[in-house]
Amino acid sequence: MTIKEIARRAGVSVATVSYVLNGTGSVSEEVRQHVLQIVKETNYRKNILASKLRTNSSNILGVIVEDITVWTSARTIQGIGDFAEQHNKNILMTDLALNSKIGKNFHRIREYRDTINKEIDILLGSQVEGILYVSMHDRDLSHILPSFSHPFVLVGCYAEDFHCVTYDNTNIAYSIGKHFIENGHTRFGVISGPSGSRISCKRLSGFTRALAEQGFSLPPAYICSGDWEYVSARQAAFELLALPDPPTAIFAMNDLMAAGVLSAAHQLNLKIPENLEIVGFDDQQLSQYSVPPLTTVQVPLYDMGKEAAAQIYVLRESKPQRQSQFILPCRLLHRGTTRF
Amino acid sequence: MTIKEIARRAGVSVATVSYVLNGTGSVSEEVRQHVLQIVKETNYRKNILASKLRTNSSNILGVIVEDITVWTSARTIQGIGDFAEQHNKNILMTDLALNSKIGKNFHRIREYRDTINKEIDILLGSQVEGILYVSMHDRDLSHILPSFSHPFVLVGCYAEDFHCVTYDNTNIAYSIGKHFIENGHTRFGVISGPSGSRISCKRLSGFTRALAEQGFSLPPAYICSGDWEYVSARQAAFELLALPDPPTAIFAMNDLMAAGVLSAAHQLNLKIPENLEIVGFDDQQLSQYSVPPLTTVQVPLYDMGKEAAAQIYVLRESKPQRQSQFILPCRLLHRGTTRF
DNA sequence: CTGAAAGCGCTAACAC
DNA sequence: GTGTTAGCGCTTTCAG
Repeated sequence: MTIKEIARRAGVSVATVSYVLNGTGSVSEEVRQHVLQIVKETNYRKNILASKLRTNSSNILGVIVEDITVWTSARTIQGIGDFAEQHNKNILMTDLALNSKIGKNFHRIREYRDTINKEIDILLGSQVEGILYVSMHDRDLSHILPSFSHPFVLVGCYAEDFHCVTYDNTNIAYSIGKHFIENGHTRFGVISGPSGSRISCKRLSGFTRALAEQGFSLPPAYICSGDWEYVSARQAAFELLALPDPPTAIFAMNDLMAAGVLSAAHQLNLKIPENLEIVGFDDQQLSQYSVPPLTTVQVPLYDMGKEAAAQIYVLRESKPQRQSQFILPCRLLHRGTTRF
Repeated sequence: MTIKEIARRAGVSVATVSYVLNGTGSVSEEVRQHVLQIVKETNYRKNILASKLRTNSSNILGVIVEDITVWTSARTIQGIGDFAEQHNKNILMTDLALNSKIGKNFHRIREYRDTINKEIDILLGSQVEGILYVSMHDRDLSHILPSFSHPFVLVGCYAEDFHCVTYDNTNIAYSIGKHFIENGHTRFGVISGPSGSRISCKRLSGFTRALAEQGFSLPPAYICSGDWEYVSARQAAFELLALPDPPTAIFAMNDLMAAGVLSAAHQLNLKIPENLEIVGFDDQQLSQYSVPPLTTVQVPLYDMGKEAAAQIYVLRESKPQRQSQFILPCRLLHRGTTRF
């Protein structure tokens, strides 16, 4: 069923049908109703492809997700989706499924440069109004991404000359340090991600700044690198707690590792939070169900998605010369592994 | 940059350019190279919209997700995505975000019937080749979905007259019952979802069938209904374990509830799995990190997504008169809360 | 092997 | 108010 056929049946021109369908032009109420009638009868649905081709406006937002099963992705996409719904955009999505391909070897993304380029080509060919790149891990993607002029925004990672929206690691880590100090601690432990990791550095710097401001230090022995997994942190916690002057407060840089610390503490018969305070990061599901529930950091994933989508359209309005970086604040969720 | 402009610059006709771009027709190698050269120079990218309009083949798969943040969605979508990648399809996705709107009041989907209809209209208008409906909970969606003739497949739920792919609740529950019996148990407990729940019924029937086959019964007192959440199951577990002849094996119908049982058991100083065996369902992240890790059921989400996408295209080939139901098998993951 | 031209379904001047 | 018509960018007969 096409507009032409509707026109024929209604005994009017295609223009008239188009007018009533889009509410443009002026059509007598009588004709309008008649056309609408036929449209309903025939169950006509306009071919959006044709319409888009003609008007040269796709209303499509392209989204490339590094891996949709990674815990950050879904909520971020929901933010993008809400923006889309509110602005009548559609989402053309493609999932690289990188997690199942390279796991935590984040640097191996290099091997997928061609794939990414191809996906971008397809999206651009589909006339998307911009592309959102939802990463699975905060890292520097310069030299991976092709340079091109269409609106493109990175979500949750960084690259030179690219616009991006991420969250504020440094300040929330600062808050955690400050919180520990307020709770009266003087010896602190940190279990970070792999030492090269971008977010580990940021979090470490914020945390140590808080300590330094109050005259505390964080000796190397009090900093362990985990691999973001439970087991590594459990091991690290045993080391930390075996120190001559063991820390009384540990910042584990994700919830899984915090759970590892919790497990070690239980085994050592430490009371949580009385003998040891623990703060995690991410607010993943397990943090609510650990015993006691983990004090942790909530990452503004939804807002990041929404903001990034919005950015696509400010980029379309006016192309800023410099790259913009939106860094959204996190929130510390006080639960059972800290006293206050 | 259009095909026309390329043709002009290359000094050939648009037809020729189209031929080389699509590998159709026959073009002399010389001309071919020349055109390719110009294409590369100008960074030309074909307008897929126009191409699709002309050929009347969109290669787009429409996906409606009830809520992308629900734990089943991401992996299911990844299955769909893999099918799409392998068959050169693109995914036009829309997230209803129902979980944030109606939570676990699954029946309230009625209020969103219009929304769903609208989304379907948009997808169909976008010339998708079929629509996948990824549900967040297995339930009967008859009377919610509009009837129409385009390929449409439900994933993870059911509706009269609709094609669907789900997973096999009954048989895996049967396996669980059988496993308990093999491990020597004679008194069994079940913590189900809300009593009206479709999956609860299926799982209960499979489980009791296994018991019945070996001459065991499941008295009403040994069946509690939870609300899929931790707290409810913890409470239920206390009741179950306070029975005069308490069960020595409990089947909790999701991991969160199994974790609740675990917590109750710990508090009662029961050794797991020696004094009590527990089986959960879902294989969610927390099931790996509970102490001990939960024996649970892995749901074939990825396969469901992939199969459903494939179904769309068999429906396009030949429209079967009857609705088809694909019921994929689950897998029991033996971990720490059962002995063998 | 190459090109002219029709037309996919729709929109939007422009004319009446 | 309504109709005619020229395309949007592409594919694909059909002629040569």
